[in-house]
Amino acid sequence: MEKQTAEEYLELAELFKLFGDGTRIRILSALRSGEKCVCDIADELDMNKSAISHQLKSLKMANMVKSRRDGQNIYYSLSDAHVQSIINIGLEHIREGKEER
Amino acid sequence: MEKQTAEEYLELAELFKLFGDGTRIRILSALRSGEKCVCDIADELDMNKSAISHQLKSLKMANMVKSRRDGQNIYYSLSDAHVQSIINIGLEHIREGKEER
DNA sequence: TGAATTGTTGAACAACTGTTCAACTGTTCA
DNA sequence: TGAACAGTTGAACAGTTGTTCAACAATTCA
Repeated sequence: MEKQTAEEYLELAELFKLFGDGTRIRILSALRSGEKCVCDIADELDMNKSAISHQLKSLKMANMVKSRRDGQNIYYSLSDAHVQSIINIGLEHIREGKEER
Repeated sequence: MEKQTAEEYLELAELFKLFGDGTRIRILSALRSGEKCVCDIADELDMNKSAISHQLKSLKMANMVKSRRDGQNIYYSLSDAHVQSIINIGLEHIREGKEER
């Protein structure tokens, strides 16, 4: 385990902050089954496009999703496997927590 | 990959929210080298005991840390390996992001 | 006992954050 | 061209959150 700098801790917190919101984590989970346009995600989460777009912007700035335009639609997808890994371990933690009770 | 419920997403978000704060992630990182009392952590992070105690309470409620009293001191430690795993993968994500630039 | 130390608690304040709304850009197609 | 659709943006508002402060509880030890 390497030594972490104070700067790296702050970056870590910024990364996890993005996972720590119900809307954003549902967006990320929706994208686990493949790329989707803003419209699709908005329908799936029953929210307006503006709210989704704002959150996608945050996720994109953190390199958590990527996008490509195809005509009128802009398709978003997960940008790397770490996003899936973090979600999976989080789920493990929650499920083990329940077993212990 | 199992199907997740809406309830489980909210729990996930609550879990990650705790990682998404500079103070809390520094506390968790401080505990990676072994158990420490509130006083030690407060010194290490240069913050007062009250602020640390408030955050430790949140972390404990989420089963992320556990505690034991020894005389006047209450020693906190990480409660399971998932906490370490999540931090490690987060660091990987950040470091790979930098390589790509 | 009582002073000193460690830690917890709840209220209050300031700072931050997510959603909404309205206005806007970009693309398609008739 | 211009109407229709998809998406983005910035301002504003309400709700949430982290820290501080003062008061309190628990333990030790002289």
